[in-house]
Amino acid sequence: MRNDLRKSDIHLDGIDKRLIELLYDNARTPVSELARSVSMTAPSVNERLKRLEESGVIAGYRVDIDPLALGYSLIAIVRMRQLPGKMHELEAQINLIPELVECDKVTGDDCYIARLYLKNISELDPILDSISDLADTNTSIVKSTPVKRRLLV
Amino acid sequence: MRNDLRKSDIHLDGIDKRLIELLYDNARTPVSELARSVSMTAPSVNERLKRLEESGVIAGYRVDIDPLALGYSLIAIVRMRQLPGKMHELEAQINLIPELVECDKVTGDDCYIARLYLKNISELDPILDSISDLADTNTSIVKSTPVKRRLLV
DNA sequence: CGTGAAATATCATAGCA
DNA sequence: TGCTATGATATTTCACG
Repeated sequence: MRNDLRKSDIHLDGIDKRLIELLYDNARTPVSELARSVSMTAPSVNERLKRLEESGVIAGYRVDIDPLALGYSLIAIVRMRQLPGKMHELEAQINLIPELVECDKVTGDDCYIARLYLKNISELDPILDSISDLADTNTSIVKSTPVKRRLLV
Repeated sequence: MRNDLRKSDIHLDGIDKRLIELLYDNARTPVSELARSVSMTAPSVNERLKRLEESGVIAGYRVDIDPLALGYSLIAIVRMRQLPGKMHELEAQINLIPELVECDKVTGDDCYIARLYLKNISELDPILDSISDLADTNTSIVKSTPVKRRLLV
């Protein structure tokens, strides 16, 4: 990470953006193939990737697992509002729920918004019970996903 | 995708899980290195990956971009409830908002829950205005993320 | 499902523009 | 920042258990 620049100063040119798009489509694309796609040599593309990694723009490369293929056929979005004095306990507890894959703490009436993957609707109640002494909850079930997580570049 | 199995029938053994963990940490890890980590040969690891890809468990490999490094310093979660007869128009409109990187349609009072990345809070109002004829909205700003998107395996 | 071995392709580095 | 050249690694295929 370069500390001599504010993060927001980082500028991507067209080639950087194209490389990122290609790597968003398939992060295991060989550098040599990326190089062909942008009409550059492999070493130069390699250097660009290193710079993007060191500047923090590229935070990593991750395998994308399909929860449905593993039998997680339900997504629940749970909004939580911690009970008085229970904030730390709640944050500790939600970290112990493996089905809970993401949680944001937000402004407004709902204090936390979490995303859970479930194999069966019957798994929901025991999970909510495990935090019922720590927070009031409001659960929605995802019916469809009109916009799937997409690239911001 | 194998169509002779229900998706939920797919079973991962310990080696599959370890490979997925390694690829979640770094999806560009060479097969040969994965092979060393699980004490197998490269061709067998290659075959396992092919099977995981063909069965749909591995949906892909994606570069992970840090929005903050690009100057997107704010995350907003917008809950929307479409106005009567405006559902299709709303879904079309949200697809046109580049800052909106994800949207789920859910059961309950809120019909849609979307995630937006913003460089500046002043960008929020024009975006909300662009859908104000289509939906009532309720916006929360993310203060922190107690659970960052994590692997479900 | 797994392996070893060999052909092919890719990566990483150094030196130069 | 980028290129070429090169030695070290990695990938992929195949015959086989």
